[in-house]
Amino acid sequence: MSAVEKAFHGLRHMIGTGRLGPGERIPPEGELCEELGVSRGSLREAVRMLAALGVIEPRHGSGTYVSQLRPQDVIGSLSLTLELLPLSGLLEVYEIRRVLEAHVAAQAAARSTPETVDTLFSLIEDMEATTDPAKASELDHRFHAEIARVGGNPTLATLLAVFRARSRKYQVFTLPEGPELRRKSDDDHRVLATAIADHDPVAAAGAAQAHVAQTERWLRAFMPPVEETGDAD
Amino acid sequence: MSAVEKAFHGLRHMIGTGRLGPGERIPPEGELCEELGVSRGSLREAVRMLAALGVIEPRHGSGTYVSQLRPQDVIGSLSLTLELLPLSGLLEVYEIRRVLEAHVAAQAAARSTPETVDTLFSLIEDMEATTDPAKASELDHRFHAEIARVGGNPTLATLLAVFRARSRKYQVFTLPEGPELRRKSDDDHRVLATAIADHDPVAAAGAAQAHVAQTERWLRAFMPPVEETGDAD
DNA sequence: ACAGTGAAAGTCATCAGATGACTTTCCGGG
DNA sequence: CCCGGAAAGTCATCTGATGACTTTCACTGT
Repeated sequence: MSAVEKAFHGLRHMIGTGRLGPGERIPPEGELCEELGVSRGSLREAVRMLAALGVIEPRHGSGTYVSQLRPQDVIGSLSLTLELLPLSGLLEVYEIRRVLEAHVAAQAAARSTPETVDTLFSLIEDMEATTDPAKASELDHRFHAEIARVGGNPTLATLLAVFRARSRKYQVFTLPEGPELRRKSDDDHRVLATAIADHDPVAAAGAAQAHVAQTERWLRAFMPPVEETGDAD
Repeated sequence: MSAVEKAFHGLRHMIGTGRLGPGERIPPEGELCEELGVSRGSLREAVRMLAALGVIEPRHGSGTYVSQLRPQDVIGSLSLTLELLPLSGLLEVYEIRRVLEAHVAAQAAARSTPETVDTLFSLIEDMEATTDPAKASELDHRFHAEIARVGGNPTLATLLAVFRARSRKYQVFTLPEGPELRRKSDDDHRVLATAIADHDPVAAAGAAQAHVAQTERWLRAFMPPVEETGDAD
């Protein structure tokens, strides 16, 4: 086993067996090097690997800390790489997203409160009022995120947020057909929000599924290149 | 921006913009250091991060290559970390798994062939015949993997395989209640396989969902500690 | 002409040492 | 009691050197 692997598995083992718990600070580099029998360089490479995977978090000058080890911590690491996938692979992701969006919509319909419904319709009105594609995309994200939040499963909400972030890179609303797509999307949102307000899980699931499927068809039809954005980072 | 971040984003950008395509070999460390303006150590840390995320693959003595960038390549990276999650977080993952297993079961029911059905029932018979918990767990995995394969979405199949691998660490079949659980599980499998053989997606989805929910209840009830296994690696 | 062999080049893997940057702690002065 | 600054602790980065592994290619013997 290589030195980096030795350090990687050693660290993972310490966390997996509970010797290092969530939020805890791990020993300084020097001690770990001695204990694991590798040089500082190799240890640091292993630390970076676990950091990329959302398991630990180095803080300059302070130390390196184990994350909270919630599912969303490790699932969030996918957002670093999902945007590298070619469109062909993305369509498989869409099938997953369609199923899960339908599920959270149904859950949200069963659990929604008047406050939730107000928030959703408020977001819809803002969405319909704006002409800026970037702002519309942002509001669209918040609309679906709110539904996922009400769905009650933070892990699932995070997973869907990662999927949506990848989709947004394609900026379908900036196409020539954008305004028409926007209008149809807004209609979908009203149907979905209404179903949630009515506590109708079946209707909500159907509306969510249809909405995602529609987006998927647009992507498949237009296949626009991914936009160069400087956001995040 | 730190040196490692600069190298990480630089490399990711090269891949994202297509300058480095799937399967291609990236320039040697020396060239990349000069181009990105960082030292070899920092570059290597960035390379390890992308490698942990399934985006690139260093080969000692040969070079570092971009992966195929299929969704399963990056989703597979979750298997390195999902087993670190505490049981509390795992239950949220189960809700996702339940929904997705139901979906692939329905898809499999719609698309199954006689060969598929033969394979499934053959696996069931092997499962019922063995008394070794480890082998039963292995066959259980292959049974569900076959259904996911027939479902037709490799990305989804990979995601479910990762979830299942995490669950298997708990080794519910080795509990005192193991034999009884095994029997119930076998019954579930027969119901599911029969629904798939009958091309009945609704029945298949229901059976899959019930099966996962059952497993979830067992875990919730017994909460056994995670087993120390030396497999993989 | 061909197959096998071995050297050489190319590349990643690892280690060691030194320096810088940042955070936290703690002590002394006001 | 508050506050400022020094000091210790820790991660971040660079440089240089050596080792290990793979690939390529020229050479040799048949």
